[in-house]
Amino acid sequence: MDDFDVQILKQLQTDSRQSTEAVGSKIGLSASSCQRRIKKLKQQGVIQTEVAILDRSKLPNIITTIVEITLEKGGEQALNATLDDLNNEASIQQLYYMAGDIDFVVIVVTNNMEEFDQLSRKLFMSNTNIKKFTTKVVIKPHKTNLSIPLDKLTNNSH
Amino acid sequence: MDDFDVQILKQLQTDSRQSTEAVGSKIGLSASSCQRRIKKLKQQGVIQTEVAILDRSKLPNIITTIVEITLEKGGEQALNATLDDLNNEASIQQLYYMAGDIDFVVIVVTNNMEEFDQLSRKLFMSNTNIKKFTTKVVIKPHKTNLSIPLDKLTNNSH
DNA sequence: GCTGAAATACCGCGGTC
DNA sequence: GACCGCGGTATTTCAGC
Repeated sequence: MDDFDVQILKQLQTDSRQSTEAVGSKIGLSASSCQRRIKKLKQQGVIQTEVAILDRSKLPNIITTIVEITLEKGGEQALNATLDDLNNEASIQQLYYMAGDIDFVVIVVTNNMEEFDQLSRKLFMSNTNIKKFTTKVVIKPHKTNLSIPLDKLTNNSH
Repeated sequence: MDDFDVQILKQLQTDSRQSTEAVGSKIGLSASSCQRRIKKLKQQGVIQTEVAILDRSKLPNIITTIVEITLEKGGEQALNATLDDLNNEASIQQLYYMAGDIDFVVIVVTNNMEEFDQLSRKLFMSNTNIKKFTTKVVIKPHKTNLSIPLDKLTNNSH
């Protein structure tokens, strides 16, 4: 992983549909070598997938909530069971396992509050491993991407 | 937007690199009509972009923190200024404007704690509009996607 | 062995029925 | 919705360093 690879990743994190030639010319690399690097990055699994990003304002009835969850002192088994439950729910977009008194932060996307309520009852209230949870409602998601900043990474590798 | 469109979006949210023929055969549609629908969804802006998702475990030194920010009672101008600041920072991956006592929840990605500290000083401490902020450290991001659940949406449109 | 250019194959795209 | 033809892009192969 050299600077060129980092530059390629930065480009593809912004727009994965641009041609290898376009990426190459932006970073000063031929289309062929650029394509070879991309292929290698995919093989290595550094590039995991490519996905379409939807504009939620063009979709009806999308609400986002952020839920903070504190677990009972259960064992590792209880932890994993809860993780599985949350992982398998499509409405749970993101799930972070935290250090500190709060165990999970989850970002939930539903079509309305009633749907959130149903989900909350099913996933949070009825789970005996969950001691406490608090819900915050998002007014507007101003920025939502999964880009990993790679600028500093370049400097580190020198 | 009918069921077919919804199915297409679900597919492309998982893998945007599959061919129109592949998508079509999965949902029972010809490649041509599938392609026409995808084009329309892009024109309408429902499909905003396509991006590469990186595997952070294959990248060195990535830490994630979740910061909750409470603003001083400033006007709209102060709010917008702070929004701009946060929006323009590459290390801020996600920025949610919240209802309730906390004004923003932001997800920050940096290469190490020192880098976070520097960012935190620059963005949070030195911003006089920010009254208070609390930082939670992520141990492990178990699930991170931006997929919008579309199953229920199907039912709504009947 | 790695890089850049040509050849091939594939896919997206528009038009037409 | 299906068929066909064009253009662009990815992928393979080959020549040169």
